[in-house]
Amino acid sequence: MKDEIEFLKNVPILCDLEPMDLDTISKVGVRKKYKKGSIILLEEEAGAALFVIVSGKVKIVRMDDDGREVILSILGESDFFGEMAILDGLARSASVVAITKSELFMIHRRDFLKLLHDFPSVAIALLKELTMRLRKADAQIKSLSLKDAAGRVANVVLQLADDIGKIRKGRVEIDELPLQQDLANMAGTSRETISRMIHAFIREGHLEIERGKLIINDYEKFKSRYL
Amino acid sequence: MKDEIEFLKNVPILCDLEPMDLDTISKVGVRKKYKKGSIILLEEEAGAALFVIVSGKVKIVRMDDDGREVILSILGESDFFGEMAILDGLARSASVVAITKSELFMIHRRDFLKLLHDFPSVAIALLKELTMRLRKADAQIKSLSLKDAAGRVANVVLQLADDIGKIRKGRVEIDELPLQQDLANMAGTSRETISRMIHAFIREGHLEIERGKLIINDYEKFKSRYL
DNA sequence: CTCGTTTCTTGACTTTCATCACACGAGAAC
DNA sequence: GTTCTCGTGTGATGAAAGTCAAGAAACGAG
Repeated sequence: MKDEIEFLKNVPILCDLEPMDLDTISKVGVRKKYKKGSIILLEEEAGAALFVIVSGKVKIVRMDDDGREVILSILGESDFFGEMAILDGLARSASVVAITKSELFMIHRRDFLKLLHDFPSVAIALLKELTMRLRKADAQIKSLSLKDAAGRVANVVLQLADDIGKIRKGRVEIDELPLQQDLANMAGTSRETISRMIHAFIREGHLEIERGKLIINDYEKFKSRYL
Repeated sequence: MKDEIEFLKNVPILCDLEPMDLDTISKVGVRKKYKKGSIILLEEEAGAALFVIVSGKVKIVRMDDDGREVILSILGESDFFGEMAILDGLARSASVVAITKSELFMIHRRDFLKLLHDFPSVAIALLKELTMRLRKADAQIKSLSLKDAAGRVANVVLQLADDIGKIRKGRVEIDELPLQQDLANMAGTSRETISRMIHAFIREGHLEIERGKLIINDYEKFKSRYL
């Protein structure tokens, strides 16, 4: 399929490959569909494969014994996950849940490892990606350790702005804002605190809400105030 | 130097290389010594090199504007750091400080990248290492988000046990316990809380202190109680 | 449109823990 | 030895934020 190859070309770790190789990959992979809310992978599961998101959004979560969850990240189109279990062979350390209906492209462990071996550029691209994720994780640890609730919420908003924000009239708009409960699970705080903080930011003039979209009036100012 | 090669052979990401290649590396690298407390790398600095710890201990820290710090990890002999700035070329996101007098082996960016290119096994070993670090970071994020102070402190103690604990008479001993302030910076809590929690754990019979060593009486029990 | 569910807002109350304060002990410096 | 410094132990206090509760708003299904 032409489409498939076009799509794979946009995946950060595969983009250096030749069309011919992408064609091979498109043949060994499988497409899978998931409804909103369905569990794609469960923590503690064995079995390993790489998943690339064709469409939709998923959250990577870790769960508490009493059902509370932390969202480690939210991934969207052409992001991938599942590489950790492949690389070190250990059980998955997190679950993956579809937050919208999603279509995924799955590559089996063996095929992916072959890819890594045959194409050093893929390995290096993957190293870069993992490095980026590590940087994000470190930033998150810093935020959770040092900042108060307001700072952590601001952080999550800014993170969203970077990931899915669109610039319009000099302001950053975030549509498809996650549920407050999910924001809370990203910020390490309670749902109520998310509500209160966002309204505090609105009162201070940093944010606005228009037709479900969250708008950051002055990205830089907001950032420097709370970062 | 024979020693040097012996030493490099113990570094996780280099252990698959031939003695001859290790010899080459030992020639392009430089040894450096640092006193206790000295700053090895500073956040925001450019310049990139890989550092392998020959002896001593260092902490990887991120700092607040007002001087508070988070310890992202503590590294010891044959651990390495500095790979992130090499891989993605961005400025360092954390500082590195010697917590004991330390000797490091430094490999320049160019030499390290060549290594990655020439030896796929090094790239794959590095992928595994980064994966492990990501797992640790994720666990830390979970702990910081979901657990109360007691849980986070227990977590740090268990982490130390895994990293530097020795098993003796069925108990886990941690000598060279970091300062309480450093434990606090790992657990995202205050120095006083560390003191209080450790004594609470001692009162509950989980821990003991003998001649400066911290002892976990029943590792599994302690873990299941607080994890 | 209407009803029912889900999500959000806001107030009141409670808990946790950071902070301040100070005392104590061990080890280094002299 | 004495004095100083650094790390630790512990109580008192207050601020921050979690929890509980109840109503409002938004959204979807029929």
